[in-house]
Amino acid sequence: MVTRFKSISPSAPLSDQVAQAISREIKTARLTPGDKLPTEAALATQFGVSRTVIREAVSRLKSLGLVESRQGSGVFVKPAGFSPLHFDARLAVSKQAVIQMVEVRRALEAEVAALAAARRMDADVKRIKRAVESLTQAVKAGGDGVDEDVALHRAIADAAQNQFLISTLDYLRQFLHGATRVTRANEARRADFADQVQREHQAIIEAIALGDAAKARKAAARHMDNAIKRIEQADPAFWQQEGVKLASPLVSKTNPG
Amino acid sequence: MVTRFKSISPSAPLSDQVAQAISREIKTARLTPGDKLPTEAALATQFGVSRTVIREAVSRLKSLGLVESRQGSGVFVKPAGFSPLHFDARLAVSKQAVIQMVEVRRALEAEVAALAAARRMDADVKRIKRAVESLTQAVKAGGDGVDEDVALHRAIADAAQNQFLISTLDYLRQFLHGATRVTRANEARRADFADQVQREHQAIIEAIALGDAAKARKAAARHMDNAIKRIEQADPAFWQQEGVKLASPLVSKTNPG
DNA sequence: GTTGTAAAGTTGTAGGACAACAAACTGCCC
DNA sequence: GGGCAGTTTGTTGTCCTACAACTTTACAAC
Repeated sequence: MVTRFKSISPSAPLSDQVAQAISREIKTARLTPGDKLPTEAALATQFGVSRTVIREAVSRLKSLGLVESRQGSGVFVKPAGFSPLHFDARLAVSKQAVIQMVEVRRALEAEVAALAAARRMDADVKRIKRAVESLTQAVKAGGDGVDEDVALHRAIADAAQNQFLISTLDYLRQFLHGATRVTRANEARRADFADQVQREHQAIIEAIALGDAAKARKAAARHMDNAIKRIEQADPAFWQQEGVKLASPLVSKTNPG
Repeated sequence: MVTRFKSISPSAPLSDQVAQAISREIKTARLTPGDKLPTEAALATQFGVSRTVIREAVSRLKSLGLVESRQGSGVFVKPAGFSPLHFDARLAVSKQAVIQMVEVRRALEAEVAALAAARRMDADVKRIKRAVESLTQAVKAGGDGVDEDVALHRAIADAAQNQFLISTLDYLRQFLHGATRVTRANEARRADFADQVQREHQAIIEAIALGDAAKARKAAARHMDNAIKRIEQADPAFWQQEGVKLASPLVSKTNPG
């Protein structure tokens, strides 16, 4: 089967345009797994560019896992593997988006705390308490304690013995890091905030140490609920205006409660 | 600064080797964001390959977002953006790993159900009930109902109005799809299983319709707990042996309870 | 029909040439 | 000395040709 490609648009690196054109053919299923792409020479003619450009474009598709080339044979479309999870990085400075991400984190942290309480070993409890210690120290020393806060939650996650929970939380943290810094800066100015955070942490690790999964789950969920409140009261200067970027259902529908 | 590269190993596409060598320099922080790579000519000399190979390698690094090239100036290392979340696809057929993923899903489905109960509109409830309807129909018609099951949970997620919860669950579903098919095949042979699943679904959507977040959360969590049990009783032929692939803490530590 | 060999086709690599663009350098003027 | 225009040099982008390495097809011999 001979595939016709849309002609490319002007003024941008040619290899980019070609790569995009071919990848469009694949994503729209006009080229399906197993299909053989036209030869490099044929593609060069169709697009009106040199073979060099075609080869660079194909090289990109290879690194994206879309195609596979076999010397002497041709370039073939690979079966689509699992696509990775990736949020738009710009949403990391959107208040609304960050709060939604914390909702995800609330779910995961609650689960993590419950599993940690059920599965923790003595060594885990020790590590967690050490993490609390260094967080306290860091705050006392005037630091923002962001890194120590991360380390604490990471220590709890480790005790839960679930690599997927750990890596999903790690992934979320990339986006929440900025917001965390802002909220902790707030806490530094508000002693009552700092105390509250410390009490929340304490409640979580006590429940874990006791092995009380239900209590740990609740304590972690409450910690995240309060995190949302603290984000809402954080420095407005941090947040970029957004709204446009979020999916329409978020703004077109209203909460019935 | 002139960077020295490790010499490449034999017998594999040269561009792959070069790309890997350079990417290693970046990942090990021997090349840091903002650094300029040696010129293509210099790289060609260092690696002992032609400029064509270098260009293809650089092209791949560009598509991976590791570097950026400016015509007339050079190729520069880009600041590392947020790295996407991606589980090893091979784990999708590891029983142990799948159960851990369902633990993640339990957390998210519970949150989704709770938020759906709190935020659902009439239209959402209508859509969810339609989804249940077609699931029932599909099962009655002798189908496995996998697609309809996915559609149902997706409809509930939509009502929760949180795009991140939705896409994270969608991501997990890629890995759980195989396991779901197997467990539903089981249910087809065991009428009591099928009834139980239906009752679980019913409990969730009733709570959502009532707007009872706590009850919805519990019902969804129970649904996932039972899903884990059903997976454990699923056809052993489906599962590949693994163990090696999982992170060591998972096997080196034992559950204290 | 099967097998071995040749031919044609395709990707991988090499190398050279020039265009497009960016940065550095030079010489001039003030 | 300090800016400024023009020039030169350096670098990536694209094109071209040629050949090596490999695969598939075609075909002849048996």
